[in-house]
Amino acid sequence: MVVKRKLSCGSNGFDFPKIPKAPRSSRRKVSAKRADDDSQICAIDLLASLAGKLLEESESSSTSTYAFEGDNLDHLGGVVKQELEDGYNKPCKFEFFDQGNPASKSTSENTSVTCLPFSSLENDCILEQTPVSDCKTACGLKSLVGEETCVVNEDAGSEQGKATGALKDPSQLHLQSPESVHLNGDVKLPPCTDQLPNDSFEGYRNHSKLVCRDDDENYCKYYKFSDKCKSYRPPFRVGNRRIMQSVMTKYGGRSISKLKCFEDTRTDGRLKALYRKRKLCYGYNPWKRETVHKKRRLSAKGLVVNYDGGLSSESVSNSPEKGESEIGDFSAAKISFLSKDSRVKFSIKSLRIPELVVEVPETATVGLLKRTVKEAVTALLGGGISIGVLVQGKKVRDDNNTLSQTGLSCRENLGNLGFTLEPGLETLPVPLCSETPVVSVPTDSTKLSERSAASPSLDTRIPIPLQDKDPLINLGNSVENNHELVPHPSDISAADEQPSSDSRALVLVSALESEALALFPVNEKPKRTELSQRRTRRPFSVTEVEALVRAVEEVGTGRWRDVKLRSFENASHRTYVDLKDKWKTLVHTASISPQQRRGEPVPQDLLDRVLGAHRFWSQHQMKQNGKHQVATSTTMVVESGSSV
DNA sequence: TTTAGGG
DNA sequence: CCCTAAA
Repeated sequence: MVVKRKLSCGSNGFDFPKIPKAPRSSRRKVSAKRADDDSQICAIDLLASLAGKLLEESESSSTSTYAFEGDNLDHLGGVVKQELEDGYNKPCKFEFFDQGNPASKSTSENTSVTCLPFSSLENDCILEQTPVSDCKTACGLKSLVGEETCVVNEDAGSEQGKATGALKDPSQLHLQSPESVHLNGDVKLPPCTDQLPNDSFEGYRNHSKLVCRDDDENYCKYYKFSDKCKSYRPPFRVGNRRIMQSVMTKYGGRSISKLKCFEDTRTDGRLKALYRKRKLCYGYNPWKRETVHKKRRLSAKGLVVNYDGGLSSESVSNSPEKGESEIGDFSAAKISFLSKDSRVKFSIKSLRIPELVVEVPETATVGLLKRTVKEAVTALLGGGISIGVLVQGKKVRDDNNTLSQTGLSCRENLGNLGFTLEPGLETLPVPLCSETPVVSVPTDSTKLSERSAASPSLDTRIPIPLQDKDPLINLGNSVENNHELVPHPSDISAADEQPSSDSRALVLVSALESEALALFPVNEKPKRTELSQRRTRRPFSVTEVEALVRAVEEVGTGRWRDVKLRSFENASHRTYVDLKDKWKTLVHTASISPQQRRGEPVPQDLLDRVLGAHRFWSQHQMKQNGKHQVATSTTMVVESGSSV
């Protein structure tokens, strides 16, 4: 006789298991990788090898000074000088200095790239501090100003070790901009759309994605170029603090689960797929904060380019912890402020730009990889970056004030000056750096699913006028509310007959379509960037606990779907996983001393019931397991007996 | 999808 | 609260 567990099946329900599942511990967790993981790994390997080839190439090339290895970045530095003479439409002078890493195989060549300034911006210099493997990469700036604007002069004449000024290593990459080169300085930056040469995407259209990642490894900023992709938006986000990084380094420390974000699953169920990506990519767990930070530190290694040679005796480091996070940590790393006469000379060191991750098909050539990287850089920089100015940690909004009015006329303000890189206004109509919360964002969590991948930047375009009905929601918490955009499943089901709900969904989808088909402007809100990736924390109320306890008493542990349906069917924000988790914590809470408990106190009688139910159902489960064991062994005996 | 369990 | 293996 074989006692079999009755399978729960059927499309419209399930049968309560007569015998509970085996304990979790007996469910062996298999470490075997799945097929897609393998393929991801293959892709990684391929990319790594590609990058490796690039590295070799760059190292052996006479025009190469920089390696892609992150560890080699530390010695790289860059200085942007800008003379603020007439201010506007002045060419920016970009100077890249290799700081002379002793380990560097620098060949001491000079490379000059000339570019025109970001004429549409005021006092703006953007330094691309990409570790360039060759001059072509550096010319990612090229597309910013037009095809012919970028003049590359390479002369590899200098000798290694020869000092140039304060520099130990003469290897330099100069970017100057003689106006004679092109269009005498009133060249506008290309708008964020359509500024890229279309043919530059040829060859990897339809199977190439750009991924913009920030410090929290939020990979969800994935973009696919497809034929439908008419408007190409830069993968830009305020919160990025990284500089450009090589593909190889990028993939190096990436976990598989994160890499899954590269999957393009948007072919169907757009919202769901996006949410999937959110789940995969946006995880931020305060309980894992330490881990996350460790990871961040690790991955940040070699990414931050510091320049500590001194053209200026005064430099200031704006750490993101000091007020920049409000605007986005996408900021100038070091700024020097030199005062000379009535003029002000800024020496901006190491403006950081967001890190980009590029993905190319396995069949990609090295050249394609290079091009892809270049396009990523171009897209980023060409996407309407604007500059914010911080004085004493506060953003200066009035562009019409003079520097001295702003308080920048004296050297003593040096330490209070900062710059930030921000998306251009044409990209993000709603100011990202608003100090006041955006109130147009719906906060009604009871009507909207939290499992939305809607990005805040999307929110800025889709103000959904819903009322906040949930007192638990913090009005000021605009970021977290951004995840509340998708109608709750129950609403969706009801939406079949309800045009209003329907249209609401349509708005979201169409917006997602227009946005996500091209580059999804990466979500960014100035505040609480990290926490925003999680669902809103909603502590269980005593009432909820009571309902949970009652439900568990009735149906037992291990049937959380039943518990959900029984007592939390209308609580859309409580999933059965939530209930299970809450029960777990309740059991724990009940078994510790009251002094160790935190949060809203749960009445002791409830906790007693928790323990009681827990004990009861545990025994119940053990009994069932026991029966199961007996049955199994009996079966085996019978079988073995019969087989003899 | 649901459950179980680890983080 | 998140993630994910396993069922």
